[in-house]
Amino acid sequence: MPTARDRVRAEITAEIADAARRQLAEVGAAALSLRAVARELGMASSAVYRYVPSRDDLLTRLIIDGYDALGAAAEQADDPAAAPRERWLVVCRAVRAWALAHPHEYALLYGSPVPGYTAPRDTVPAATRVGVVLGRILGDAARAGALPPVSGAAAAGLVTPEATAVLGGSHPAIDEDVRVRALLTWSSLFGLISFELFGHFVGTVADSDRWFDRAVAELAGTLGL
Amino acid sequence: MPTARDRVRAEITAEIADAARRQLAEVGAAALSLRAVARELGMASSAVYRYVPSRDDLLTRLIIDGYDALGAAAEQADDPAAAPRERWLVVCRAVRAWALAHPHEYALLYGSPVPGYTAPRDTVPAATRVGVVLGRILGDAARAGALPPVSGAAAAGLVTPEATAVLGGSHPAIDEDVRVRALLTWSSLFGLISFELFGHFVGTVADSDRWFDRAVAELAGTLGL
DNA sequence: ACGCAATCGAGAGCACCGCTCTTGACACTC
DNA sequence: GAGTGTCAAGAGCGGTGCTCTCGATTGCGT
Repeated sequence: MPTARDRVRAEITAEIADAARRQLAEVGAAALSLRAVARELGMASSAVYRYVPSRDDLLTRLIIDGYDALGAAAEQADDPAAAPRERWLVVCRAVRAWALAHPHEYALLYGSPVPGYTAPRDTVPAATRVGVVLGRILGDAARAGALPPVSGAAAAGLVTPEATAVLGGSHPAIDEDVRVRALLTWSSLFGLISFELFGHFVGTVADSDRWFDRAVAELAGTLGL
Repeated sequence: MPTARDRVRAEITAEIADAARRQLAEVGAAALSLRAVARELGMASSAVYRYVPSRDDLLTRLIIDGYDALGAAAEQADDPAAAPRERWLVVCRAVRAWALAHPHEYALLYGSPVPGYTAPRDTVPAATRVGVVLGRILGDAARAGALPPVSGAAAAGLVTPEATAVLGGSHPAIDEDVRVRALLTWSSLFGLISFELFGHFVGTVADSDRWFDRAVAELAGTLGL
C-alpha cells in the first residue's frame, strides 16, 4: 500500500512532468532545461534529480506520454460501428487535430530524433497505438467484405509478421499488396501532417482544412476503403 | 573587385561552413557548437564571430546548402529522355539516397524546426528545387499524352497559383484533382523517407530497399505515371 | 615608402546549461 | 525519544552562446 510519502512523491513527479510539458511547448525539446523546470516549480535544480534520474529520462517520459495521448485521441475518435471509410477519415482528422494542438509534442514524436538520445524500447508499445487503430479499421473492413478483391500478384517478405498482425491480421481480402499500401498510407498520413506543421506547404496549399480532408480521402481511396 | 582581404575572408568563412557541416554530420543540428567549430579550426571561439554573425545564421547557411545539395542530386538523377514513370522512380531513389547519406542534414531540412529559429525567406528558392524536378516530370508526361484523362469533378482553390505553375503548369490532362494528388505524393515521398530515417519502420518493414521501390511505384500509380 | 585606419585573433567575462557531491534539515518508524 | 532514511539546498565542474576590450597585424591610399 502506498504510504503518505509515496503519494506526495508521485504528486511532485507529476508536477515536474507537467512543467516539462509546458516548457516543451514554449522552447521545444532540444532546449528543454531541467533547471528551468526547477525554477518554475520553485525548487533547487538539484532537487529535481531526486525525482527524475536525468534529462533524457524526463524526455523519454514525455515521449511515452505523447504517444499515449495521441493514441488515446485516435482510439476515442474511432467509432467501430461506422463505415470503414468514414472511420478512416475521422481518425485521421483526430490525429491531425492532436498534432495541431500539441505541435511541439508532435515534433518530439515524429520530427528529428533528439541528438545523443535514442528512444528506449519502452516507447514502442505506446508508439504503435495509432497504427493499431488504423490497422483495425482495415481488418474490420476486410471482415465486412468491404475491401476490393486482392490483385494476386505480390512479392512476399516486405512486411514483418508483427506488422502483419497489426495490419488487419490474415484475411483473404488482405494480401501483401494491401499491407504495403497500408504501411505507405500510414507514413503518408504523418508525412502530410508533418509537412503542414513544419511549414513545407506554406505558399502551395490555400485552405489547410479542406486540403487535409481531400488528401486523406485520396489515401482512403488507395487503401480501397 | 575583391581585394586580397576579401578573398581570404571568403576562404575562412567557407572553412567555417565546412567544419560546421562536419560537426553537423557527427553530432546533429541541435548540438552544433560554435566553440567546437572554432576548436577544429584552431581559433578562438570569439574569432568565429568575425565571420559568422550567430549560430542561427550558420544554421541558415547549412540549411540552404542542404536544400541545394539535395536539389542538385534530384536534378542530376533526372533524365528527361526517359519514360515518366522511370524518371519518377529514379528521382525518388536519388532523394532517398541523399537522405541516407546525409541523415543529419536531412533531419535539419525535413525534421522538427529548430525551436526559436524561423527559416528566413532566403531558404525558399533552394527548398523548392526537388518539387520543381517532380513537377517537371508530371508536366512532361502530360505534354507527351502519357497521363490518364482527368476525372472532371474537382473542387478548385486548394492549390495556390504558384504551386500550380510548378506542378506541370496548365495542361488539359492536369486539373486540380491531379495537382492535389501530386502534392500528396510529394509529401508522401518525404513521409516515407522520414519514417525510414527516424526509425518508425523498425520492426515493420523487412527489406528497406525493396520496400522503398515498391512504395514509390505505388505512389507513381496514384499519380497516373 | 610610409602612416593610418580597418581588420583581426585572443582572452576575459556574463549568464546559462546538465549533472554530481556534500551538507544539513526534516519526517517517519520503531 | 532515538535512529534512519529522504529531502532541499548549495557549491562546483565542464560545457554552451555571445559580447567586449585590447593589442597585433595588414593592406590601402597617399
